[in-house]
Amino acid sequence: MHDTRQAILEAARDLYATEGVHALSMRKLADQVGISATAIYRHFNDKEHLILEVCGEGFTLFGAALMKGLRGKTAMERLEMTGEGYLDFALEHPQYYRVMFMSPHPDFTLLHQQAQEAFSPTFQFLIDRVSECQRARVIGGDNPEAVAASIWAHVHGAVALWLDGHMPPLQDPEAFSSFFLDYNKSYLRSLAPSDASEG
Amino acid sequence: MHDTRQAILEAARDLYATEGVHALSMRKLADQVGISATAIYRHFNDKEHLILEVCGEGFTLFGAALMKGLRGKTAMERLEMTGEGYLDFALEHPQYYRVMFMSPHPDFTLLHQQAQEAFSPTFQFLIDRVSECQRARVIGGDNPEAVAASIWAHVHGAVALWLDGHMPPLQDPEAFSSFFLDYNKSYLRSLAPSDASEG
DNA sequence: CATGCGTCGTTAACATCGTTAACAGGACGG
DNA sequence: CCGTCCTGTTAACGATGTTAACGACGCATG
Repeated sequence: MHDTRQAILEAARDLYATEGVHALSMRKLADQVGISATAIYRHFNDKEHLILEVCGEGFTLFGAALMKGLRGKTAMERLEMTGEGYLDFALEHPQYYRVMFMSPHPDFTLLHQQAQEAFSPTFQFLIDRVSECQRARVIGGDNPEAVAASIWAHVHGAVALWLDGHMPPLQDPEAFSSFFLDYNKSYLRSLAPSDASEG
Repeated sequence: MHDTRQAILEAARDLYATEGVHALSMRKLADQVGISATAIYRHFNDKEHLILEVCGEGFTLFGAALMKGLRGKTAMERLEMTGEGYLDFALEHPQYYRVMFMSPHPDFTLLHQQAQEAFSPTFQFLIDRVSECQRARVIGGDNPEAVAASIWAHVHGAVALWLDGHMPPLQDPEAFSSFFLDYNKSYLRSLAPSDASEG
């Protein structure tokens, strides 16, 4: 049924994942598919809607990557491994990461809006891992959402800076990877309950 | 001498600080100044070089904002207040913050490159604050640069997410501000030396 | 069978963008 | 006075996203 539509989506995904959003022009995309540029508008409202749909896959991948967290045995291990999944996704799909979480700004408001919605179940997953740790008394605080937000900000900062080349000493992915893992782990440890009220 | 050149720069700075980079088109800019679009090229090589020059001011402001850190009495206070200065800058000059640290990507490689250079003395300032704290034994580790990088990633993450509207519960600047201050402070505390070797 | 309609493609065209080329005036030094 | 630099102009190119107008095909209904 939607044969060319699928072709467009795949070509878009490829162009996009390899070159980035900036390289995704309607005309180039059309050339690659073998149709005229305006034909794309028979299948998608906008460039934005097209990207939106491509990003749907990105969010699926992202959610799946975070599910790595479920392989941990203790609550803390699961939280830590969720962070590792986050890193995996960022390293394997940097282009997706960019548009999903480093979107230029009020261009693509729709994308931005849907990014939040699409992200919300995944963020809920993080909240669950946090409250699980809180129940196990390995993480303090009583507001899992706020803690989750701070964890996200923490990991996002490192990834975003690195992807933009703002961390010169950590050039190759391996160097950054080992930095990140420690950076993540030690932050989670720092969130341990402060009061020694267990006596 | 360079009268119109200054006018262009000021108009660019205004357009830019209010609307963002995306709103800064050569033609709009020229209209605002009252000259033709191509006249700009008599004064600037490129759009990139123009933005570059505008950003110079951004980096000056940024450096100045971080100097707030010097008002602290203890080493730790100075480090904390450096973070507050960082927040101040991000809240007062979000557009500058965007191009300086959230630049889309390999468009504007020059800008990106100079961003790193322009940032390096400021980053050095952060390193100094960290090693100061390490000498005072309020922060652990022996590599101030790595610690500084992690602190930067930490604060940048929160700012970047908030500026992109990815922190829905923290809408107004005040809410984010109070979140950030605590977020910053508690992270710095978590960097305290781990060994309780003080007796 | 024919009529009509919705789907999918086409080409032309428009507005906007950054940028270059070719040209014009005015200041200024020889 | 002449040439040269500086600063501005208009025309134009190529690329962008997008719309309008048109044509072919399939397919159901009269």
